[in-house]
This record gives sequence, structure tokens and C-alpha cells, in this order.
Amino acid sequence: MTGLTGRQDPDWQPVERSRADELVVAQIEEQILQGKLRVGDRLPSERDLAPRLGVSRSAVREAIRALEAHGVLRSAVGVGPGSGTTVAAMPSEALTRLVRLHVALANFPLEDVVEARVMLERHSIRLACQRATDADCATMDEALEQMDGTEDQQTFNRWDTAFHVAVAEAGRNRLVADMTIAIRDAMHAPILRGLQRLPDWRPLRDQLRAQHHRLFDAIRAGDADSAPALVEDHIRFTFRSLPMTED
Amino acid sequence: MTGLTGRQDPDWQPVERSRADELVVAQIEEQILQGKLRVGDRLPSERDLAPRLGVSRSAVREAIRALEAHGVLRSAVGVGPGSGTTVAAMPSEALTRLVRLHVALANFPLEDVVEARVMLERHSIRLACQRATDADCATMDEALEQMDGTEDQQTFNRWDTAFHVAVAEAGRNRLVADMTIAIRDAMHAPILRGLQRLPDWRPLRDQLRAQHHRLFDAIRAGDADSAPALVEDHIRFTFRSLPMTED
DNA sequence: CTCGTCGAATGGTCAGACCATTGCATCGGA
DNA sequence: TCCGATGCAATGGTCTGACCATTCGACGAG
Repeated sequence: MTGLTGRQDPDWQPVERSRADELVVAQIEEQILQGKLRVGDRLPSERDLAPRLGVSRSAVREAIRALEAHGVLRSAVGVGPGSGTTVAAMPSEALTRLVRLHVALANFPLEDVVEARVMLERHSIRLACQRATDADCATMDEALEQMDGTEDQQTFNRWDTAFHVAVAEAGRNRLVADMTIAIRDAMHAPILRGLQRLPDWRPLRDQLRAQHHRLFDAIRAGDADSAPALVEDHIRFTFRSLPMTED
Repeated sequence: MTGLTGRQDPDWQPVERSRADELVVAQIEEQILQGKLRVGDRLPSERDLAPRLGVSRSAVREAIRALEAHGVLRSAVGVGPGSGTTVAAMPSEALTRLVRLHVALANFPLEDVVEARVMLERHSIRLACQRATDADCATMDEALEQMDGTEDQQTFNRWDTAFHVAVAEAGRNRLVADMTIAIRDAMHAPILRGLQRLPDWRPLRDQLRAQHHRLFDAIRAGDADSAPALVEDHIRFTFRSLPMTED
């Protein structure tokens, strides 16, 4: 039908009728990407911004909520410095919530999540071996002692999480640590359910305790060569040992 | 001052006066975490939900915006199936936006981001070597051809990104792929700025082309042992070669 | 049976009001 | 002069109610 050689079929692009709040998000995002808005900077007040962007205050508020969810903005009432809507830097919570929700929705297959966790924690512990300070080790030690001293699955799991978080933090790589923490946190509830499904969790508990102590020893010894394998075995062992069947 | 042995100091917890929309977010999140809301499920309409939760419709809408930002909800007007507010599964965009913004805000030091990218792409390419299909290879090949055939930095960078995205997708690990894509996407603008700062980018361009072809060859050959080192060298080379000075 | 029309339900948008919180300016008493 | 109390202004937080735009099913005309 196209009568001419090389004639292009008209490819109709669906016209983007964005919502008002998305346009506001785009504007604010643009300012950030261009470096015109930096951490600590203050946005105009909602009442000022709305007419400037040609939208209602509601639209501005909804846009702020979206960016707040990403940990990029924060709102505070009152006057003076620190009040109003400012650019923030809280990626950890946002990332954690995002991963937790999508893991719960099973958008990420559990197997993929375990693989990702292995990759991240291998990296984290390698860094931790090289960079952990005495304070980091003290935090880990505290978690280990609490794990050793409890009979409660929930408490055990909480300090288990705390240990892995401490290792990630000790690696001193903000992004890797945040991703590691987000995934470990997302696993918190599934692991607890797995523990509770076991008829007798004490044998597993003892093995996990021993494994954690071995990880800690490797970190204190700065043994960056063997620690990754230890943590990989530990993670795979955990998921092999837990009944993770859904429903 | 505490007269009794073992007397605990009263530790006042700051009373949490959460905002209305945060309470709504918490409720919806709880339903998701407990598996009572699954992908595809429909939420009550905003007008129904608001009085049931004892808040205004605005509060419900702001909560929905926050969860929408995480890619967990999606709203559509109209009646019938597919309309209304439903539970969605779009973690990729949300993760990408989050990482991009925080990288732009320099909350994640560039060095940390590069380290994370190396870790992720090493993993992704190893998986790709094992799992890439012909269709995956065709996508990569297309990207390579486009990179070979352009003189424009922006186009080059776009297809460079496309290549790495294709590798990540070929790995068939949703979570790892999404994280890989998010970080590569966050690097898109800084890399472009770096290219544009070069007095003459053509020598670098040629080297990058050659490196990409080597990566592609390794994937097609299923060489999972040497590919990770190749991609690590490629990434580190890129950032060593680009002037990434801020401001 | 088919097509067109209408209407109900939904989210999208807006305007406006009022409340709660916060810090600062101002004023008055010691 | 100093210091505390008070009032005020600016901010976000919340709610109400209205109207618009979109979608699709129901219903009726042909």
C-alpha cells in the first residue's frame, strides 16, 4: 500500500496525557537531575508552588508524597529553617520498603532473591573484612550474644537481621549496604514464618549460631578470601533448611 | 537518684503522631505483607475507603500516590475490570527512579556506585552466558550495530545502555536485572556529560565498541568464566577514561 | 440481532476553609 | 538592660464538596 520506496508507516505515538501530579514530579525531578536542587535545599511552599506550576495545591501535595516515598523529599510544618518541604537523603528506608513490598507480592521469585542476596552479602562481607572497625565488630558481637541468649524465634530472627545489617554497614559502601539491608529486611518475615513452621527449630538454631560465629571470626581476622564462601554457604543453608512453601 | 536497685529509668518514647496518609499507607502495606492483597487485586474506591479508614479522600489519595511511586499500586479511571486502584507489579521503574535520583543527589558516592555496578554486572553477565537465548543475542546485536553506526554521543550512550540492559535481562533474574538496570540508567546522564567533556571522544568510542563486541562474543560463546572479568575491566576502564568531576 | 445512547462508577482536579505546629518579633515587667 | 510571655505569620495537615473526564455495561431503538 505504501506507494513510495522507503515510505515509512506512520507510527502513531500514544499521546501522553499525564496527570497533574506527575507533571509536578517531573518538574521537581528535573531540578534535582540538573543539580539545581540539592540535599538540604528548600522547595517553595505548597501554596506558592501550585499557582506557579498552574496546578492546584492537591496536585503539588500528591507529587510531594510520591517523592517523599522515594526518600527524596521531607515535609515539616512550622516556620524557619528546617521547616517546609526540603530535599532529603533517605534512600535506605525507601529502598527497603520497595523491596519488601515486591518480595511480598512475589514479583521477585524467591530463588532470584536468594541469588541476589548471596551476591550482595558476598560482596558486603568481603568489604567488611577489609574495613570493619572495632565499633563495627562490637555491634556484630552484641547481635551474636543476643542470638546466643534467646529462645524466642522472633528475637533470634531480629538479631540475626541485625548481624547481617552490621556486616553490610561495616563494608562502608552505602549503595551496596542499602541493597543488602533491603533484601535481608524483606526476608525477615518469610524467614520467621519458616522458623515457626519447623517442628523443632533448635537444631537449626544451633547450626545458625555456629555459622554466624564463624562469619564473625573471619571478619575479625580480615579473611576476605574465605569469608564470601562462608556467607554463601550460610545463606544457602538457611534457605535449604527452612520450609518456605507459599500458602 | 533512682532509689531502688534495678530501677529502670523511665524511657519516654516520643509519641508517634503519624499523618493520616501514612496511616493509610501502613494499612495497605499490612494487607500486602499478610498476603491479603495480591497482584491484580482491586482496592475499594477512594470514596469507599476514606470513611472506612476514618480519613478524608485526600489522605487516601496521597497514600495511593506514595505506593504508586513504589510501583505497587496503579490507578485507572472508569468502571469495570482494570479500572479503579489495583495492586500492580512494576518494581523496575520505581527502582530506577529511586536510584537515579539518589545518585544525582550524590547520596551514593560515585565510587560506591561503580563498585556496585561492577558487582551486579559481573553477576548479570555470568547468568547471561548461561541463559541468553537467540532473541537476547539479537537484541544485543542490534544495540551493537546501532553503536557502531552512530557518530552522536547521545545516541551512542543510549544504545550502550540498551546493550547492558539486554545483558541484564538475558540473565533472567528479575531482581538482579532491575538493580543492574537501575544503576546503569542512573549512570546514563553522568556518562553522557563525561563524553561531552572530552576534547575528542572518538578514540574512547572505538575502544568501547571493541570491548562491547568482546563482551557479546563471550556471551554467545557461553564463556561464563572469563566474561565477568571482561565486564569489570570494561566498566572500570569507562570510568577511568571519563572526566567525571562534579561542578 | 446490532448499533447507538445513556448513565453509573471511577479516578482527576480544583477551590476553599480551617487546624496544628513552629519560630520569630514584639512588648511588658523586673 | 534583660528576659520571659504573648501574639503573629508562615508552613504543612486535613477535610469538605464540587465538578470534570473516562470507561464500560445496560438498555432501548431500529
